[in-house]
Amino acid sequence: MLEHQEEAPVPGKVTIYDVARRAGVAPSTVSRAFSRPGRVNAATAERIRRVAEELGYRVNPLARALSTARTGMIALVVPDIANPFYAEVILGAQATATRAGFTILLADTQESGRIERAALERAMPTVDGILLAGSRMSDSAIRMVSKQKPVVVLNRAVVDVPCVVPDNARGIRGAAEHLAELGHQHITYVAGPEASWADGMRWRSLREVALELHLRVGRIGPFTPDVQGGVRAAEEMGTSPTSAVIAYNDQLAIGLIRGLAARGVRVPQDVSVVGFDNIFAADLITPGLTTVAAPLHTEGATATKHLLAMISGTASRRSEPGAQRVPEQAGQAVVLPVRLVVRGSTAQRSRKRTSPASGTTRVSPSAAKAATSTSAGSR
Amino acid sequence: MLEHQEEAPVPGKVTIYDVARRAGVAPSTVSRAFSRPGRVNAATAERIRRVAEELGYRVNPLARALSTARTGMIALVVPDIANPFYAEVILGAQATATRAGFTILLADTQESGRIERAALERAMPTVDGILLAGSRMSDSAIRMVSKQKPVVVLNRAVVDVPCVVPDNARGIRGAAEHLAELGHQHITYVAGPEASWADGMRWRSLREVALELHLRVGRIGPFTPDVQGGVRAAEEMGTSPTSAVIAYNDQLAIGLIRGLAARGVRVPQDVSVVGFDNIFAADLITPGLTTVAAPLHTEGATATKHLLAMISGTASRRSEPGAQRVPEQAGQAVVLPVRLVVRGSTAQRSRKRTSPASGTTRVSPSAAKAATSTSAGSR
DNA sequence: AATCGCGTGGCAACTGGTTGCCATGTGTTG
DNA sequence: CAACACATGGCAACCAGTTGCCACGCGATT
Repeated sequence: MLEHQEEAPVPGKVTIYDVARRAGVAPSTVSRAFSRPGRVNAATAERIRRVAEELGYRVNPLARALSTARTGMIALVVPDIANPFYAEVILGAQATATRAGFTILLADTQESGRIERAALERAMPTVDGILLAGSRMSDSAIRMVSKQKPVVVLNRAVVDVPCVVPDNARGIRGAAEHLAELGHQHITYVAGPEASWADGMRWRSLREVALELHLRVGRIGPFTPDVQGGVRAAEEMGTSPTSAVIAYNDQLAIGLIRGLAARGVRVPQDVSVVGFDNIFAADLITPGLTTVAAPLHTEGATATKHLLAMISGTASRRSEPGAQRVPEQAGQAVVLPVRLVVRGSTAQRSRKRTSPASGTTRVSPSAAKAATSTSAGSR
Repeated sequence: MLEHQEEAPVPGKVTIYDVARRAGVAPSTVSRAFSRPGRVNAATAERIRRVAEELGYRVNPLARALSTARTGMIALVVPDIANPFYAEVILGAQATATRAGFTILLADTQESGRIERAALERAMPTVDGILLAGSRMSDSAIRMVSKQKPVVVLNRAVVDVPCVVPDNARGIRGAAEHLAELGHQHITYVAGPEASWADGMRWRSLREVALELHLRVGRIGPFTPDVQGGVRAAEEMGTSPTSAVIAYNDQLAIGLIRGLAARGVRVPQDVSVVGFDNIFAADLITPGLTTVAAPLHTEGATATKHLLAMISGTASRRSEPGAQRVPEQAGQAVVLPVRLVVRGSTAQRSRKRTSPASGTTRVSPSAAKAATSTSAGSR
């Protein structure tokens, strides 16, 4: 609170040597007083702490890092910060990191594997661990990185690297069942980026579920996972839209709805649309977007928790760079539960504009049950 | 590309000493070869570079920072990453920082001055400069910080500290003129957080413009600057909504529209609403939100550019912590132009539900001119 | 009384670069 | 041919901590 200290006008320049001299001890003792509590006599430690306070001493994290090889920073690499999906993940990560005394180094890779590599190159030597969210690099590249520093991957499963992913399969299943209960029999999947692991996962899951529920499925894409991409998808779809669509993510779904609207196709009367992720905006648009809610915040938090565990595991000696044993199951991905949020973008299949085969309208009680809307992101 | 180097299996552990030995020179020469091009004979430098490459050597930024007191990192402090407003700013900052070889340390302060201080405390010793976006600290606290490290403030003017702000006054003027041209005579301002400098600025500007244009203005608030806040504002407004509203930011405006809709008040038929910032979602909702577009990305970029200039200015000797002379005008805020984006949330004042005084409907040609919509954020 | 062990504190080496200053060698100039 | 300037490389100190090892002193054990 004081603006001027007695002797140290420049709080950034006080070193352990200054403190040591003033306290009448050796610099090493000062160092120990801070970094190794218990190693120093309580009385001495107290005195040192008082002098340090008085001088306005702060440990220099860089100097400390130089010998301990621990910086207290972790890198968070995301493809696009502006994507609200990652914004939530970042928040979750940041919260738990901060709580543990760690700082986050953020890198946006603009959806480019090249930039991602470059960013890692820069960040690697400075951080204790790395969080790769939605990486666009190859599995083998990721594995290489994880050999040098602790790594946790989000939204993607990579063999031999700890991962945290939402339950894509169950999410897609929920969406498909919901649509089936509304009477839809043909679902189109609007695909996201080819490089995305989640995209492949979701499409595969959809095909499996389709078999089981006797649904027909088609697929268009790939599209860039933003609103623009959705608009383009609508164009491509224009000729023969199926009565139900599941999009790779919410942005695509939103763009799709806009694009369809522009072509005179109404949602949900003519086409039902389901998204994925439940981003902030899903609740803002009209109609509200039915979507699979991924636990974004939790994902970031969980991944960070694991990473921190790995880091403190490595704490042993500064040898064996990648020798951390994974916290629990090695290489086993942690799967986080998802839930379907039903809003206005899905509805009973209309009889017209469908093949006259099964014109019966079924009112499914379970669909009605599931129709609990949620409140918008408030935080 | 190679997975195994000839002699250095652990690329993270090669030092200048290893390179020096292998190249037959002194460590200092290796250091110079990298950090001081020209100081070393071209041929020698080339040889060193080759050996380094071969050994997989990378400079250790921490060690370098220890003696140079330059880390190549800048802190970016924002109140809420999930706020799309800041997401864009971050992107702008990150782009120019990366281009200059700098890395960004991100800190979210959850709209808390206390957390903000703590974050700065942690980050300060590690970074070369600080970007404060939407700080919740006091002016004097900010000034203190800027005495220790180069600081640039965004979206707020602080005396004696370089700032980058959008042209709030002109933005509000544009909005008010637009509403006036549509026949509105009474505008309500929905206020954001009290601690926000921008909020005070916008309200003051509105009052000034109102005088000039012979408009009446009222004000409600403060509200938290999110959708929830807008909903609450709608509740508070319910009894006597004016025909026109300007909200502190887009989230408030969006919440307001939802809240009004829930109470049976239609936008824009009954009430015209204008937001501020032109975030991503402004174009997604129905009706589209008329809003003042702030140059978010540019703001981040500009601020970063200035900060980097200040940092390289400080580069002289490691003395005088805060002695950087501001790039151009000292303490003068850089004001960035804004523009009004007219969408569906504003319309001609309806004759009913207004005082019968001036029932004449005016069709303003300039309002029609201004009605150019923009495409949503694509990037 | 001699020995053992433990709690403390100091010495000095180490982390991986940077840089001021000096020595050497070479080319240029008077 | 001497004097001088300049290019180039090395030495060693320095940045601000951490830590292995040792020494000292004191109380407990036998």
